[in-house]
Amino acid sequence: MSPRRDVSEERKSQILDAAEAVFMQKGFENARMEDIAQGAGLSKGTLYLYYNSKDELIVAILDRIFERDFTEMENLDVTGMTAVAAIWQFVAFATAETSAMLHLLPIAYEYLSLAFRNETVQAALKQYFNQYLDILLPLIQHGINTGEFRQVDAKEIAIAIGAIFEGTIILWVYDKSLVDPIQNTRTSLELLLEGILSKS
Amino acid sequence: MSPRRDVSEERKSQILDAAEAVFMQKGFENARMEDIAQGAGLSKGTLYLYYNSKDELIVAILDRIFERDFTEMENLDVTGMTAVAAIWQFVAFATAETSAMLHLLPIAYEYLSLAFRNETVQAALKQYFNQYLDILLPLIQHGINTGEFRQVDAKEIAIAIGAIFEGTIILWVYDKSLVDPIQNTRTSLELLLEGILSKS
Amino acid sequence: MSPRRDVSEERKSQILDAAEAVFMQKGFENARMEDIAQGAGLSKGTLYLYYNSKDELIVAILDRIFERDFTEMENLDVTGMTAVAAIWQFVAFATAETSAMLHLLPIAYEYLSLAFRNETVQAALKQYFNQYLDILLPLIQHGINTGEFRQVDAKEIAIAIGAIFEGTIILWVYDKSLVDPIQNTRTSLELLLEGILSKS
Amino acid sequence: MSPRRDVSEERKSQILDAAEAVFMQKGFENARMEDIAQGAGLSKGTLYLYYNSKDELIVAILDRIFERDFTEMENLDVTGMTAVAAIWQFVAFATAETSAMLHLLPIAYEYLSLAFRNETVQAALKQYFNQYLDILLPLIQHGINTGEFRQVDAKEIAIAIGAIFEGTIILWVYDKSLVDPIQNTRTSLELLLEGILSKS
DNA sequence: AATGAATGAGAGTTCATTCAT
DNA sequence: AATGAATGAACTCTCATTCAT
Repeated sequence: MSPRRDVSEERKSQILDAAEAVFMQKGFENARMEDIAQGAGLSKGTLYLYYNSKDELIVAILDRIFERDFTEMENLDVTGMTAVAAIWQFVAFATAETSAMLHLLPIAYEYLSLAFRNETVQAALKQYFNQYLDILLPLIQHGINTGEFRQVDAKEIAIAIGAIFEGTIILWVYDKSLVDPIQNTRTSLELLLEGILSKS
Repeated sequence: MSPRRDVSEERKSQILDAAEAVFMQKGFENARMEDIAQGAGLSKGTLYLYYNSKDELIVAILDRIFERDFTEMENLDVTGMTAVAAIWQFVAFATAETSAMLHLLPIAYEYLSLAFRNETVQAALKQYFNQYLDILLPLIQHGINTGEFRQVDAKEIAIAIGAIFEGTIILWVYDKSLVDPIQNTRTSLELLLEGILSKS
Repeated sequence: MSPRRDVSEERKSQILDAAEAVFMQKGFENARMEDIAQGAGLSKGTLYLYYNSKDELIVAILDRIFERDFTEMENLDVTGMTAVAAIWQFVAFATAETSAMLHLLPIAYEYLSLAFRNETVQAALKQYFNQYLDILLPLIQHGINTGEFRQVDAKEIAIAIGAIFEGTIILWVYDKSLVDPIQNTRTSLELLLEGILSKS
Repeated sequence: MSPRRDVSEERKSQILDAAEAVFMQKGFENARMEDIAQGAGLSKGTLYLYYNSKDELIVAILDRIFERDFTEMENLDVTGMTAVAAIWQFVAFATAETSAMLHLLPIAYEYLSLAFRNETVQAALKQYFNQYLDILLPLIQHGINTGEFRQVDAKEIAIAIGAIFEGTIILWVYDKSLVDPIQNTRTSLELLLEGILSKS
């Protein structure tokens, strides 16, 4: 009797994939468990073997999105670069990653909205942001220490950079014809970095 | 015989106020018409005398938010200022206004999410952004023309500024303890403007 | 001060006209008091000054339909005719009248359906039928007495004639392309009368 | 492991039975889905697993009524009879069947009313009538061909017979104390056939 | 006499969740 | 592990009726 392979993880990921797709198309509330089940090629009842409620599914999706981000971000190696180069390296990486996530935007904004009334979501977003800071802050601080940058507050710079990332995407949602998320993010960051560099 | 006073506008605003409050607390989908009616001190049936559906109510709220913005923005007078001063004037104004709107954020992000599947919302956001550009672009262009700013693309600057506004707020939602929307917006904009000024 | 003309009857008829039209188009249940009010050029509130409820309106319509029938039927003068001629005279009259009422059929069948659970309607239909018999029976009896007809039961003939009237219309509703209510009623009655005549 | 039995057909008929009963008692519009569910011993939600709307239920009832009629009518065997005997055979059959359906009259008249504004219903009635003609017409034509009947138009006779069937029932609804649907139908048909027979 | 704003009970319908198989 | 029939609470929307003006 061969040991039965544990299909649990496979099923869960099947379900999350389907849920993600349906959530994106219809939003959390209008997504029906039936749709998700169908998308996953499972029955409604089976869904509940893996996730106890729709809310749990919503949270699981959130977790998975941020888990993906984190893992990839941590592999960044910037040793031996100038601060500016390191930041651009980070930017390149974050840009690539954000591009890949662009299709999840409807979900992302719904989470932002949810954060105001759901502490789990709030905590997840907080952790995400801190992870971001943990990676970016040392790079900036390094630049300040070496005199590459003016005497600025590293956290303020990190926030400015983060704001440009997030804000440019919003403007793109406002008007997709006037904003190019990648191009405009790059330009804005260039101007910002210009303002930080030591004037030699 | 006094003619009956037209209560239509009064009722509508009563209803929108209540709807705004309930939407903020529960989100669009979880808001019940009953709650809104009660909040407005009216009966459910009366709601439908003024708005034909929940969707219509959602759109009406959106319209009212942006209408408020526009009217106030247009009263801005910057004649005779330097470009930097004018921009700061604009920033001060936009900051004040945004602060006043901060309580509407849960709604705002839900609209952003909705925009991906609702053309009415999409159009409203687009118009909003263009109104923003219409006000800010001339100020920037003026700075470029007078040599106050480097030879940059005015639209790119406007987008950078807009991104910092919107993005800083998102970061604040991510972690309210690490970000101060007003302060960080100001600092980021300072750095940005620093990068634009002509180096004399 | 001239005595104000009593507009009561005028209003009532205005309302019944409108109600009839709306009932025909939508059926009793789907007809909205609002529609009727609008059709009558009055306000919903005014409707209730003249009829206390929708049900009352439904009954009033029924009454008016049958009142019309009766008044006109009673003016029939058949003195000095043969029984067959008199019956044809009656048929001609009833046919004309039915033709004029054809547009009320949707209402009529709804009344038939209502009759099973509403005694007022039941009573009205009964009275209508008896009025019909009161007019037709003497004509038939006269034919029997004079030997023009075979020794048949007058009531049974009257019922047969009535059935042909009502039934032909139903068949016409079943298939308007196969049945011509006036023509087929006439033919059927001819065959029937043929079966009643004394064979000389 | 016994395969789950398909209860679909069972449920549907359960539901239609209950719906028929409720429709008869209250009419289509006043029948509440809740009542039907209860009558079927099911929950309201379960109803919607089998019928997507109240309208669908109304149409399904109509279909079932006529389906019953058709199946039974087609089994009629009249080979080797005289036309008159065959027609009486048909009449006996139709009478029996109509008697069994008498309790559905409130529904039937509501359908007649509905037919004026609903094409599905219209089509069903048309088909029903044509089925009736398909069965009766040959019997009559046979009688004409063999000289048993006068040279009449078979369709006109069929319509006369049908009218007597339908019309007698209406008169019975008008006044149940004066009309006996079975007896009066029979008598009227006798008179009619009398008028058709060849005079030898 | 006339209005029409307001009501609120009630209807159809949906869908997350359960559970016997 | 998997199913899908069944549930019923909850929701949006309708409309006959009322009543202050």
